Amino acid sequence: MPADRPRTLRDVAAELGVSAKTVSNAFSRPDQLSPQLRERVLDTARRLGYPGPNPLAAGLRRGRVGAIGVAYDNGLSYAFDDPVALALLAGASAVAEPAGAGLLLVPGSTDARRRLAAVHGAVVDGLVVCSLGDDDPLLAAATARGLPLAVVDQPRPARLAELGAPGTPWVGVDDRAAAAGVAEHLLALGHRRIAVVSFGMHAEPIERGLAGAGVQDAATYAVTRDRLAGYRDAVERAGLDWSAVPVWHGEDSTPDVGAAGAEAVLGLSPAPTALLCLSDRLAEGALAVAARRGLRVPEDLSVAGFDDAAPAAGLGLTTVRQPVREKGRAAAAALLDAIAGRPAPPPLTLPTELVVRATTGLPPED
Amino acid sequence: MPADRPRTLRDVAAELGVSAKTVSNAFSRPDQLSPQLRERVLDTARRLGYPGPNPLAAGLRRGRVGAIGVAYDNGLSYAFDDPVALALLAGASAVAEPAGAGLLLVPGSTDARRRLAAVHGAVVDGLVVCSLGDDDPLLAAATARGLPLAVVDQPRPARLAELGAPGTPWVGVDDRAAAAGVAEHLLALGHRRIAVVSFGMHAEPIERGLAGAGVQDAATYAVTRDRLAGYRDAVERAGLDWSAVPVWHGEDSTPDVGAAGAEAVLGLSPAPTALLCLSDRLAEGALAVAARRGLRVPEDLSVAGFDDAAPAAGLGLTTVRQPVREKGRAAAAALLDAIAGRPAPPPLTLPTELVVRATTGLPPED
DNA sequence: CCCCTTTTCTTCATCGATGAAGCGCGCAGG
DNA sequence: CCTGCGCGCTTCATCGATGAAGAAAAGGGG
Repeated sequence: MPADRPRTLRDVAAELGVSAKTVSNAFSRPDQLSPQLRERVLDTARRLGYPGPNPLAAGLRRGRVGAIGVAYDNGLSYAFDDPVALALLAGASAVAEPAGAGLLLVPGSTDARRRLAAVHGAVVDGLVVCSLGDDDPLLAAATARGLPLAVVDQPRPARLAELGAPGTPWVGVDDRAAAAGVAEHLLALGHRRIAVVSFGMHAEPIERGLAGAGVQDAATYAVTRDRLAGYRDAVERAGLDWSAVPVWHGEDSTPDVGAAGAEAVLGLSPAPTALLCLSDRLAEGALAVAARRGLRVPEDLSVAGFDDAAPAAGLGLTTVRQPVREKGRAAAAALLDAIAGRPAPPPLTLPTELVVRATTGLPPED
Repeated sequence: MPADRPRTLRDVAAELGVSAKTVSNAFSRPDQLSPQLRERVLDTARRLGYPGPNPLAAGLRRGRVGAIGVAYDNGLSYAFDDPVALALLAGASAVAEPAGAGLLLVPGSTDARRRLAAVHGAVVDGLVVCSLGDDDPLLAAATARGLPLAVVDQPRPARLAELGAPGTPWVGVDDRAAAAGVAEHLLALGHRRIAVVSFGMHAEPIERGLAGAGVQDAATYAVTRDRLAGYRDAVERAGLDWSAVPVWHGEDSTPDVGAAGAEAVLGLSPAPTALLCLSDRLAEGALAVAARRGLRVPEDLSVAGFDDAAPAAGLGLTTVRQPVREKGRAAAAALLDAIAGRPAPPPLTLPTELVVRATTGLPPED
């Protein structure tokens, strides 16, 4: 038994005495040769154990590999724990799959060099990038390769233009208006002592804690910045002083961070009667802290989230619904359009909706 | 402004008057040239906007692309709705990511030709294949390409050997013993009228309904076959007649199918006092039907699942815990080993555990 | 019967990089 | 002063396929 190396086009061609191009055509362009010869070619291929054209080589020549990538700000491991990230992936795959395109999850890393290397090395026809900070070099890495891109959430279109990628398809929501909506809901209920629990403001994590207005405005995560600005809009429209509102921020959007934030702001005096959390997962942690402290929700403490992702309904959480799955779908669709050379759609802002459930109510009287 | 085509190694080489290989080395093998020249090369590359070696071309030459694929029996869209499939992906990504490898989700399709084309065209160094039927041509397609493989759950190692892929890394659990365990639990509680709600037995879906022993044994999904066999083991050990146990089967592992199955078997007379569901998601549907029919669980009806996936704990479901995430991790790790030329580990059978919660209890007296 | 169009297959160059081997040069050792 | 070795860089072939263009055979119209 000869130690066969993998077969190539040429092996099949040689065996049959036809040209390599003909074998190629038999697989890729059936209209270019007679059905009989095609059958003979395919038979011979089967007999020799030739599995069809090597996708890598074909991809190199054609300039297409039939896959799109998804690069996420945080790593994959984090993404698989985050219902929002998963919904996004689900949406993207719902578009990619029927198009016959694979979905490559680009590995992340805390090491910036490795993150970039992963983007440089991703064998894809285009990239959906999600939730990058305004100055994330990952975007530059992707554009340098000349890869078609679609951006979800952030950077915002304006920032994309500054970065030299104007016209890049973008999908997101109006975070500022949506955030103002939840805040108004709490203010309308009568809450006057509100605190905010936020996830990260910068890709380079700065220490957890309270953030003043200057820090908030300088956040390189546009989503964070805008949601905070939305809260602020509502607070100031209610005639209150934003600088009196404690804004605590941690790193990621996880229950643990939310719990730490809730502990911190509930320890202030006077204690807040309502918590605005920048995500449902943060709110999840906040609710856990409330329970631990024996605070009844919403009688003693109101809690609101953002996203309306998986756990929100189960927790009865008041939150803002944003169509995350649809974001993934739209981004992937725009990317496939770009790859196919169809014109890029304009930035797409999807609607949000305030969902009032059981975790918000009147403030306690005292 | 010239309409630049993307830069290549040669452009940089020409600009600097060095050989292409030297530029290549500057990026890929820094030890092969002097630090000064390397700096000059990288500078020139930056200046010309050369983003580094094209991963496709490098991959072709090197025979590596730095990504592994995951091919799932059902499509991606389905996978993203299934907590079990997601846990598997999460496990795989937890291994791939630190190794710097991308994870390509291979698109599925109901059309067999397109499914195969996707496997033929996947630009990866190896493939994790999950839950394939014993005769799924996808496996042959993968082996024909000479791709390293790792198999999760099914086909079983014995079948892999028959298919000409002996020694392929395999990860799974002892479904038969685990299933026998849940069944014994119900029997020990005193249940004598048990019914089974199963997902598909064959990739080619055959009509929903009750399946006799012959059909059960002929199931091409080894997981289905073995779990049923496990139930049977327990039933017969209890001295009961397996042929008297109604076994209903639908297509997928979804709550809808579970609900349909529950409706069907609860409509039989005498009605069963306990339902053995082949997955938690089927059980989820069964519980919904019980609620709809006004049956108290577990007083009027006991329900058991399989997997201990996401919704199980929340539902208080009695089930079998299997370490799905760990399956994904182990499979990906074995695959990366194979790609790196390290010896393949032997088939790995992970432990399972019966988790008794609130949905199983004594049968009603009547 | 000739010319022109199709069909069918071939030739050639190329996609963008990297492994293997080679060559010149400076330096250490005898 | 010659040999030998390692460093630094180059040359050459190749990875496995496909686009563009061309040539031979087949069909069709006048």
